[in-house]
Amino acid sequence: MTDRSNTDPQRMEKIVSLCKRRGFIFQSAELYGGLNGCWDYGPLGAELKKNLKDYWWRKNVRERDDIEGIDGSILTHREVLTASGHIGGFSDPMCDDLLTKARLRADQIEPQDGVVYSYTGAGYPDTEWSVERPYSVLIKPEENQNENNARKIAKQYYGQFLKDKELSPKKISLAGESTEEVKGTTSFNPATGSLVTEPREFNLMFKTQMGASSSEDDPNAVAYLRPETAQTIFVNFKNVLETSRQKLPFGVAQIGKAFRNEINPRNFTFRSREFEQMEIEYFCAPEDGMRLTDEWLEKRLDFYEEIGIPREKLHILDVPDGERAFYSKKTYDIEYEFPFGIQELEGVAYRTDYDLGKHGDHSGKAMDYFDEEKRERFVPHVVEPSAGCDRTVLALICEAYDEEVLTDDKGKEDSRTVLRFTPKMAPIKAAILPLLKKSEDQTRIAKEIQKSLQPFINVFYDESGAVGRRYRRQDEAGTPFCLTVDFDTLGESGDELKNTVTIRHRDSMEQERVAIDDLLVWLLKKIQ
RNA sequence: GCGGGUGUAGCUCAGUGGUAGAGCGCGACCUUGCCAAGGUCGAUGUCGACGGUUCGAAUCCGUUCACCCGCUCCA
Repeated sequence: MTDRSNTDPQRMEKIVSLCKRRGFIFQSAELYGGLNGCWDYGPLGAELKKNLKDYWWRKNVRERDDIEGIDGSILTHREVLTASGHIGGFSDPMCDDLLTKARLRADQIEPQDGVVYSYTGAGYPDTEWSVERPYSVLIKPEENQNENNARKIAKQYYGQFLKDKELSPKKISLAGESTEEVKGTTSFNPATGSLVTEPREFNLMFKTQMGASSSEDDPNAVAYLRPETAQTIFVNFKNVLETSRQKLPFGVAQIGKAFRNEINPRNFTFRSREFEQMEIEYFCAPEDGMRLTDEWLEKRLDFYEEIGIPREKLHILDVPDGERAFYSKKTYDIEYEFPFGIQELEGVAYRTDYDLGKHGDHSGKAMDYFDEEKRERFVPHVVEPSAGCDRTVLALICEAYDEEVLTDDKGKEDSRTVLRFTPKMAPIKAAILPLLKKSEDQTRIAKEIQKSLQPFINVFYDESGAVGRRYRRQDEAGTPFCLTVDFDTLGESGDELKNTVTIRHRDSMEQERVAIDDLLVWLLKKIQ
């Protein structure tokens, strides 16, 4: 599936359904009809997400001497976002063509000259119907357009309001026609000549008021929910540098929530209004930026491989000139083949010294770094691997989802739904099952095993129904191992098998025997 | 934001103006010596929400919320 438009909505629907059925992901405030673009993680989803975050933190913070972690506040000072350019520069003015409803970037409409034909409303002969609503059309005489074009378009526009579909818009009578010559107008869609709506600002940041008694119109009380975790890192650059005694190159990592008022949340949790990021800002000397960007790309690809997302399902988009943010010299998007299309999981961007430079200028506090060896002073450059945590969780689920057709001894077909998580990501590492519930010895031993493993890994005890059914239930939860306490465990087949259990493997459904005393080490090895 | 579709049990869905349904799942008990669907019993729910029409609305109308698809957008 390398075609971007290749999608599988049915597969996605099954995944969404499984997520709810098994308690991975629920819609937020479902009880009250749902909250647009917000999702809640259930018991299994919370474990899965935590495993991902823990592993990311372990690989990028704990196991590296050159990266420090922080956990910044979500509420953000407005000056931080003024300096970063989020307030002011980045909200796009949008307007809609009143006739075709096409959405246009207001700042991208070329100024046009021509004659504006304006109307105050319209009516329909021999009926009660009429509408009073101003509307205009731009006519360009040099394109051989005339008043007939204007009237035709206006009739189509007013025709939208006709309730009776039998009536032809062509017979509409226009009211109050007037004309005016204009130069350099941007109020009309160049493609149709139709009037567009007034430009509206789409500011995608969540605004709030600081202080319990602050007045709603007090500009000094305005704060924002951060639209990205990155800015918290930039504004703490000096603090971390001084307290950690790091030297360039070094990075600051953070996992945390960010908020964007997405115009159109879509594709399950993929585009949410509240989401979690896993970001590193890796500070370096200017001459190392390009090389480190490539190195980080490789490291991040390795990471995805380790959590069970194969390299061949990932696509690297080398974002071309003109499509990158203006301050970025190089950006790679790491994309995954979701069932709804190829979509971005992570961006690895070389942001130059833009961010620290901006905060230096805006705050008036120097952000430069003195390299003692080279006796040089400069503003550090930064490489940013910025991963979407919820998107990666979704990718893990999509990648793990599998339906398998099994044929039993009698040739009867049967299908099995399995989430093939890699063991270190699996929400439940092992299920502990007494073969028979009515065997008191089996349930007692199984519960003892549960108690002994619980402090170290997430395990699940289940004694209900036939063991085969319990195995299948764990397959849908993605549990890689089932530990079954049986009659051999009790010593019925002799001392050799006494105090051992059956370990049933999720993917192959094969079994092996392991001594109870060895279980913890056996499992820890498998889940790293 | 526009256009199209959908919304009934945990899940998948039937029910088109007259007492709220099925399969699976779930819980209890029985059965079960290693791969789901054996037996008995049981709970499922403001039919997305609000308003209207009607003697009567899951069903018709309006509004709204949410999800899906296509545009659009995504610093």
